[in-house]
Amino acid sequence: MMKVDDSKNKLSLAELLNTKGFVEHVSVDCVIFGFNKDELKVLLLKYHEVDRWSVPGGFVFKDESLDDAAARTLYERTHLENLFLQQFYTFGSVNRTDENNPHRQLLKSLNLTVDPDHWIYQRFISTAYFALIDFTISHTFPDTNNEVCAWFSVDDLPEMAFDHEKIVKKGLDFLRLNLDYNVVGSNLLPEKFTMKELQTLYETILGEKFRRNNFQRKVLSLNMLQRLEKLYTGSANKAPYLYKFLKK
Amino acid sequence: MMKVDDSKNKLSLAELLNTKGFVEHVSVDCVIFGFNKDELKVLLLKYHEVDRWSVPGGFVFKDESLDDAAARTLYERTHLENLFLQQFYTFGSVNRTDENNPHRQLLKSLNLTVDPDHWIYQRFISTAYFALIDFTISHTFPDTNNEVCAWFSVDDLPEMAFDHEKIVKKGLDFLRLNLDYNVVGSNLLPEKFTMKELQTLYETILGEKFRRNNFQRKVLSLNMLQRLEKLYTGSANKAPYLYKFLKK
DNA sequence: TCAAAAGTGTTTGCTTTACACCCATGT
DNA sequence: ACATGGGTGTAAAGCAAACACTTTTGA
Repeated sequence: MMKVDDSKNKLSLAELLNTKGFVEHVSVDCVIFGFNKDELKVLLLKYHEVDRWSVPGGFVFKDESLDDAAARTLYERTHLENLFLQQFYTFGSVNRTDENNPHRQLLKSLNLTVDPDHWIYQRFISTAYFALIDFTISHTFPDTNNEVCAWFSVDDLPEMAFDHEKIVKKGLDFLRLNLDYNVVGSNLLPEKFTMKELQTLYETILGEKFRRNNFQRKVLSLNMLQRLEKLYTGSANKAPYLYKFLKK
Repeated sequence: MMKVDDSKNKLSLAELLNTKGFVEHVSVDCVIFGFNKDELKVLLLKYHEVDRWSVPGGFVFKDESLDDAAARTLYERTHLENLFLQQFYTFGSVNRTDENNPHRQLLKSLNLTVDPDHWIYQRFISTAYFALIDFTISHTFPDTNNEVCAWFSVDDLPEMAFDHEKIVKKGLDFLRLNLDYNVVGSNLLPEKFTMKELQTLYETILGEKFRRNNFQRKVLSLNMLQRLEKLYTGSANKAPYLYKFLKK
């Protein structure tokens, strides 16, 4: 978990860009996966003045670690906090910011002026993080005049800025390879959940089906779950047990 | 494999630092593991004027990708090329370059002058790569007056600059988790090798022992090896087969 | 009493591990 | 002949997949 320090928010973006508050040529991006029912989605943002969608991210303060910058920029743009953010790759090709770069358009529409050869118009490298959350929990996305937040199916991404489509796809690959109980147990499910919910979660993320009984045996053998009371839903079938993750 | 483009070498370091040839605040580092007999080593460099050892690395040109910068800086400092370099983590804490920073000492001894608040004295982030080679192949390390190259056991590292000990340790963790036939088959063994050599390689890197026959069955079942002629060593025992990796 | 969905047990088959034996080679 | 190390076969153990049956619940 990362603590968000937003003491820097008092400075405007223009001030920050012009007073060298940021580390030049460096950014962070966060791929936030949302899970609900049987769908895996990704959280994207779009500036109203710009055609293309981005993953939440931003620049890094000179006295701020990459990890902290990821947590902070995510919070500023989505109000999500205390997520289990994990670094997965740093994108550093030369031309990754050349195509579909919304910066000029954005700064112009904000009436911000920076030097025409300011580094934000040039090449910069970006370290990418990912996290998983349950997207049915009602998040109050910040109400700014600049941008809008929305969930997209990972199978049906819109036109995206920069190389952000590549970032999302690589994040998804990484997630599938590194899906473990730390990730799943962190933000994805409510505190109490049924075995079927856990199974659907795995099936959705990994894109494959498991057998009910074998899945249960496997997951219980890891001794990471505690069985709780039964859940009576009112439906005409046996009530399933609820479980919760044990702290290790 | 990465192609090395050293057209930039004509500019001196001082010129590069002062003419903004580099991307500010960004560097790359390469953890080169060497394998021989039953030892896993790591290649380190030391400037003569500086007490502490570093992994080979350097700064990134403005028109150069991170991957290319890793290959280039490695080549410049060790003359190693065509290695299978793989990115594994980006180190971005605020104070990682504060401690044991050899830059002032180094530039002074080189009689290079840069602005006292030049970014190389400040914080910078570093993307780390690793590769594996057979360190018995005689490498002609470049003969510079500035630095010396040497192999160190991963279990017995010397005093290191910056956070490079942490980088080596994380690289080793990553290597052990991601040891596959692409890595092993790339630079580690001679073209023809015995099953025992391959087994020793795995045992050395992973730090555990396997049974001769079971290891052989497992590795042959992957259909990645081609059996060649026998190797007569002159010793009083059955001659082992040689193998080579199949191109996939 | 029935359908739906969850819980639990058992059988089967495969992969990994362990043990055993045989073969080639130079002294 | 014999010691040394490599090649190969087989039994035992462990794990995962598939299948079958029982239990609970509300209509």
